[in-house]
Amino acid sequence: MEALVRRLHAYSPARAADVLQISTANIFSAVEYQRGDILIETGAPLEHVFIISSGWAIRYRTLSDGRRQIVNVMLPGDCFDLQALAAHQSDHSVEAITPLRILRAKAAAFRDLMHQNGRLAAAFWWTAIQEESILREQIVRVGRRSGRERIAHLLLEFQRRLQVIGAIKPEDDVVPMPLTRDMLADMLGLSRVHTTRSLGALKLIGLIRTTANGVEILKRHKLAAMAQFDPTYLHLPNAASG
Amino acid sequence: MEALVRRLHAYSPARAADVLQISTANIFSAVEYQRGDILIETGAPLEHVFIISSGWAIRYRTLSDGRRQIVNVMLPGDCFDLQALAAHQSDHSVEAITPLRILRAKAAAFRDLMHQNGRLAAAFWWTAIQEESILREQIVRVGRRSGRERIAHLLLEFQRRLQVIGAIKPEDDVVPMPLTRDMLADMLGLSRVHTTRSLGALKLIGLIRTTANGVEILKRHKLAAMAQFDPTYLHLPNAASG
DNA sequence: CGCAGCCTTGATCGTTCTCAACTAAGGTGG
DNA sequence: CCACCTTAGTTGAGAACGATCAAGGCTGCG
Repeated sequence: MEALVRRLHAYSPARAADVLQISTANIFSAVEYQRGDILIETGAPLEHVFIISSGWAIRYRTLSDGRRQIVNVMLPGDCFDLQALAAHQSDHSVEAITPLRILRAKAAAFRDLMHQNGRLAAAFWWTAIQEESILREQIVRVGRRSGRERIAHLLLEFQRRLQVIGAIKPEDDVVPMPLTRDMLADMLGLSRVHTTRSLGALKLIGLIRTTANGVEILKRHKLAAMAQFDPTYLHLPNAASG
Repeated sequence: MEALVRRLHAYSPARAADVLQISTANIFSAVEYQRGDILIETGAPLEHVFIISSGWAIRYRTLSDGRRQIVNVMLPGDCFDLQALAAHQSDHSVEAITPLRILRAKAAAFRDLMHQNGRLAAAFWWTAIQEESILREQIVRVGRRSGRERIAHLLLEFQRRLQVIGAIKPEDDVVPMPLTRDMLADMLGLSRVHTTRSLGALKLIGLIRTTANGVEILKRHKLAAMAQFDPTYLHLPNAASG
């Protein structure tokens, strides 16, 4: 909840205040998952709406021959599946990739709450808009960028999103990276081998450095330039730009 | 409007009925565009919400070195940019690729209408959900499918979406194709040359045939099998399956 | 007739994939 | 404490897919 409030605060302090009312609504219950747990299975009925309190999760789709595409990565403060309000069946799976703490509400109860409180609905509408915008940028990333550009671009996105929720400091250039090479590859539409090599290439030209459980961005501006990273799509305040 | 009503009717007759009330709300005005007209420019303020009456449009993002990625194709009955309700600046462009007739409303007026009518809001919420689902499938298509699979998959998506709005009959296997090879390439994350060749390969194995202004699907089931086309993501009634 | 826009084809180049072997780290049981 | 196993990451070599460059064809239109 704290992460979501920070996210909304960056966008609009008024909306952050509204969303705090959720705490008193009593429709959310806390649930915990371990790394590797499946929260939602493809084809399963959609019954709940989730807010991530802490930890990372991935949303992905698997083809019948084993190919997998991770559609997006969900960080603390992210909400899903607001689709449960309209769709009845999940068309993808969600998996915890770190220990995960979430808040969960029945879709019907959440829908009622939105109906009662227009300002709250607007706040969640904004989160859906931002998520969709991130999805669009993922399409551009996978469709029109090279392997190295994809990695650089994704790293910079993670950095911004983590900054906004206060998970890392604005001047901190170390981005936590709980995704394995396989996950990173499935996120970026590459093979594991090529992902390793593209990462290696970025290291070789001195733009990044990998640490035990993260990636350090050494030359933020050069990295942003080579990846043509334009953070407009995140719809964050300009303060976080540059 | 008729196309949108048909779309909603396929999903939920009740919602289709609700959306008809928009006609009486007097907040929409009709606007026409020619092929090539830009409806929304990247970076421009978002002031309107649109519903396509007839014609096709594309939403795309251009990188500074000229690479372009079409994020999605919008058909009659599709709504955009509902983001205008929350975001203030467009992060992509929208262009008419055929003569286009649309209904346009000021974002503020549309927002008021949604507040007044919860059932109407639910109907548009569903359209946003479906659009997001199509975006996710586009990520899978571009990230994890081969050139031929991408074309086959996109064709089958178009066919379904056009069937739902009554633009083509359920048993009709000729899909109109106003996208040029360049547009198709930018949609699928391929080069124009490779798009031509992948199309040629599908023709060669007898799965499709190109006509003057469309593509005829000759073996729907084989095409669906090779592209692993699973229409669940379109959230349409099962009647349209198979 | 000549131009413009779109499509196609050929040839070559390069990025990315696949297959395969090997290394490193962590966990477990004897 | 060590042998063994599993999981994740790396590296090499060769093949395949798709990009790029370049030329030519088709069609509609002024």
